[in-house]
Parts: sequence; structure tokens; C-alpha cells
Amino acid sequence: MGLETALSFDKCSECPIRHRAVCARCDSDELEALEEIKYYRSFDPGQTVIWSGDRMDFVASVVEGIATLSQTMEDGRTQMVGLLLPSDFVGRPGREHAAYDVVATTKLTMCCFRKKPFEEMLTHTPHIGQRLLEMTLDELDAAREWMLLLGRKTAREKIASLLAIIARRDATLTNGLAVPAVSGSVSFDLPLTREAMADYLGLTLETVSRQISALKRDGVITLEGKRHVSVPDLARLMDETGDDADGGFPI
Amino acid sequence: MGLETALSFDKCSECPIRHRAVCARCDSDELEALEEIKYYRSFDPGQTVIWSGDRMDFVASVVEGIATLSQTMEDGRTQMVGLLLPSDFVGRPGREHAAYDVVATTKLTMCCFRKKPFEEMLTHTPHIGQRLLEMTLDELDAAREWMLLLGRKTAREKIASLLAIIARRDATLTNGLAVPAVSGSVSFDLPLTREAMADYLGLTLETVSRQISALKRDGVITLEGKRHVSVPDLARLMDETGDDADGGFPI
DNA sequence: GCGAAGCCTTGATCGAAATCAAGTCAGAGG
DNA sequence: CCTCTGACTTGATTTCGATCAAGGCTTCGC
Repeated sequence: MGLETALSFDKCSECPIRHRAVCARCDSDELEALEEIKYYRSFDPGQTVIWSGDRMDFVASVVEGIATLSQTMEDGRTQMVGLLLPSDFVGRPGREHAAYDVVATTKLTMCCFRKKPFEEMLTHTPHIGQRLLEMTLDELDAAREWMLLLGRKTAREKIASLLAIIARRDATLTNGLAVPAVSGSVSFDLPLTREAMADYLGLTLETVSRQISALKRDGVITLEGKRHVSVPDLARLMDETGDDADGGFPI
Repeated sequence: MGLETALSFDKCSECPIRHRAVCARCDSDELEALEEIKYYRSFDPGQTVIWSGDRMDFVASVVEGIATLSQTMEDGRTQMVGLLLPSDFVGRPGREHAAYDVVATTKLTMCCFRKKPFEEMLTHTPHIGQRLLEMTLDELDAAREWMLLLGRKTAREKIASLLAIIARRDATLTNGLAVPAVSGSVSFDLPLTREAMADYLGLTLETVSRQISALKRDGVITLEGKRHVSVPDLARLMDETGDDADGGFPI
């Protein structure tokens, strides 16, 4: 089941997402209160964390690994509505049941808070609510950027946009810059299968495969194996996304 | 310009959105503080409230009328990312410039708060932040529901979904029920042109027109004029949306 | 080494929605 | 009354991505 935890830390103060997660603004008193209601859970790749409609008595932060948030129609059509990376928040205070499926795509560790006491803290300690508002507003912007992609971009632009987002994120994490580079070269591993990319982009896996091949043929990217992507010229990739020069990031 | 205000009220306590807007939870003291920093602005149909990228020194609530929130690509492709109805909130605390275009589709009145003092209040009075968090979480759910529509639904399902949403909202407003009816008949006016619907649904206006004609031909709806829609059997319309029986509302 | 299962690629064909192109209709203004 | 305009409809054609189908490449267990 992979439920046994094997973390390299146990105190919040040593936590790798301490300064980006919902607890980012907490002082040491607040952190102590959170310690009391938190517990860790781990999941294996492919394992479902929560099914849509399930009763959910916790909220959580992703500590390590990647998970997907998705919706499925009766006939099986699936749309991913979010990609959960370390520090991202899962669950909604005030809601009894999960609204989406959450599935681990890599080995995943989550820091869970029992919902009732977390909701209590939300009303009494402003720092958590403030940070959660900020994170939710960011997610809303991301969702709206994705709406433009889903509604108006071509398959090629969709693939280029996804690659650009992953490339940017990787570049930011590795060089530690606040503002990601907009040119130069990067390389990274795709954290998703072709099918998961298709579900994220509103395409079929065949179209994803074809467009990746096309970008490779046109020299926008090179592949080593199926999953490792190199981008010789980030600006060239950005051109393919259809966004304007500044990368379409909200000003 | 239509900037002259002609409201039937001037105090917050008589405001029609008093109990649903960002100020819903405020007590009388907090309301008094808000009164100090608020002012009203009105716009005519078609008028642009804010251009994406513009400096924005206020945030606001829609009081009366309808506005759209949209994104446009360099080559003119447009995607609406939100429909703003009375009580909806516009703007983001902590952001200098607008991220989207806001356009009035009907006569529109907004209750604006100067940004700086509003941000002040946000850190000092919890009730505003709590309500704003709740509203933002609702918007995030709506955005994610729309992502499923944009990524996976057919043109016919998209139109049916939009009509169902408007029908529900109208039914709720007129009968005052907390939970909208799921069957029976309704009729309402479309608040959007075919082009605006297309921008919302990720379609062309021709496709919107054809699918509305098809739903009419199949007896799912009837039209009086171009804009007035009657739905003889709401359940029938819901079937056409592709959502499951409960209407796809988050549990 | 061999077979099976996953994941991915590529080809052929099909179909839904986009695009291109006329029109219709209602209302506004001269 | 007539024309102009903007919103909408409808038809013909094209195109992009879906669907159907086959096969390749790894990895894993036997």
C-alpha cells in the first residue's frame, strides 16, 4: 500500500515546503498548533488518493511528488483540472465530499490536517486564511489561463504550452531565480504519460504523440528516450505557444 | 459615458447584494469602514470597464447588470474566462495591473473600493477575507467545471450546458429556492450575443447558431425572437449537457 | 530466452466544427 | 420610405484532430 512513511524530517521547521505551503506565514505558535493536527500519508505511483464524491475528513499539502486532479464524465471522458506539485493544497474547507479524483503520478507524500480542527484554526488564526486566499487566487489564475488553452489553442500550441510550463518550473527550481529565464536551453523529464498529457490538454494520446514528434522533427525540442526533453532555445518554444512575448503570465 | 449613477439606494444596508457579496459577513462597524472607501460607477452595454494590463487602483463588486471577463491572444482569438453577475467580485488584492478584459454586456453598476484601503481592511478584519476566500473557492470550482466543458464536451453539450446554467440561475432567482429545480419548465432571456456565447464556449458564432437551431428543431427548447428561450422540460435539457443526473454540481 | 503488458508511435480514414460565403431580419436614422 | 447596420441564420467546403488499426520498444516475470 505504500502507507508507511519514510521522510527525512518530522518537524515542520525542517519541512521542504515550509515557506511555500499553506503554513508559509505561520509563526512558531501557529506551527505548533498545526503539528498537533497533522499526519503524513504516502502513496505509490498510480494510486488513487481520493475518489470524487468520497467523504473527505482532511485537507492536505503535497510535500513530495506529483498528483493530478481530474473530473470524469459518465461515459469515461476525462479532463484533468489541476496538476498538484509540492506545496499545493488539496481539499476545501467547508466541504464534506471530494469534488475531484486525486491520483498520484509519482511516489507521493502528503501532509494531512484533520478537517474540523483545521477549519477551527482558519477562523481564529488569520495567517492561514490569508495564505490560503493567496494560493487560491493563484490557482484561479492558472485555471483561467488553462481555459484559454483548452478553448482556443491548437494541438501544437497546447503541447508547446505544457512543455513551456514544465520547462519554466524546472528552470526556476534549479537556478533559484525568482523570474524564470525566457531564453537559453533547458532539459527536463516529463512527469506525465502521453495519456495524462492528453487528459490535461483536452486531446487524445495519439494527437499528443504526433505533435511531440512534429516539434522534434522541427527542431523545437529533442528527445532522449520517451520522457526526457531538451529545449535548445526556450524563446523558440515560447513562440510556438501562441502566447505573447511575456509568456502570457498575468501582470 | 454613462458614468452618472442613478441608484435606488445609497446605503450598504439597502444594497441588493448586501448578503451575497464580499461584504456579506460584515457587521455594522465593518460596513461603516467600507462605506468610507466605496464609490459607485456605471457603464453602458458594450463599454469596456478595464483593459487587460491596465493599472487598476480599485477592486469592485457587481451590483446590477452583467459583465464578461476575457482573455485575448495576439491574433484575436478570444476566450471568456468568467461571467460576472450581481455580487461577483472583480480584481485581485495585491495585484497592480488587470489580468483580464472586463466588458459590460448590459447596463452595469459596480461598487468600487479603493485598493490600498481595501487591502488594509483585508489584513485587519477577518470577515472580509473569509468571505473572499469562500467566493474565490466557488469561482475556482466554476472555472474547473468550465475546463471540463471546454476540453471534453461536444458543441451540442456545450450549448445545452450554458442554457442549463442560465435556466437554473433564473429559476433560483425567481422562485427563491436554495436548491434549483431539476425538472419542469422555465423561460428566460439570453444575456449574451451569439458571439459572446461562442467566446465563452470555445466555439465559433456559426456553430453556436447551428446548435441552438438544432436544439430547437429537436424540441429541447423553443425560441421567441432571437433571445428569449423557453425550456419545456428542464430534465430533457439536462440530459443534453452530458453531466450526470445531479447536474454535475460539486458535492 | 520468451511472452506479456505498458507505453508509445505511426498510418489510414472519418467526422465535427471551422471557415468561407451568402443571405435574412429587425431596428435606427436620414 | 429607404438604406444602413448589427445580429443572426444557413449552406458549401475544408481542415484539424478523433478514431480505428497496426506495430515497435522496454521492462518484468518466468
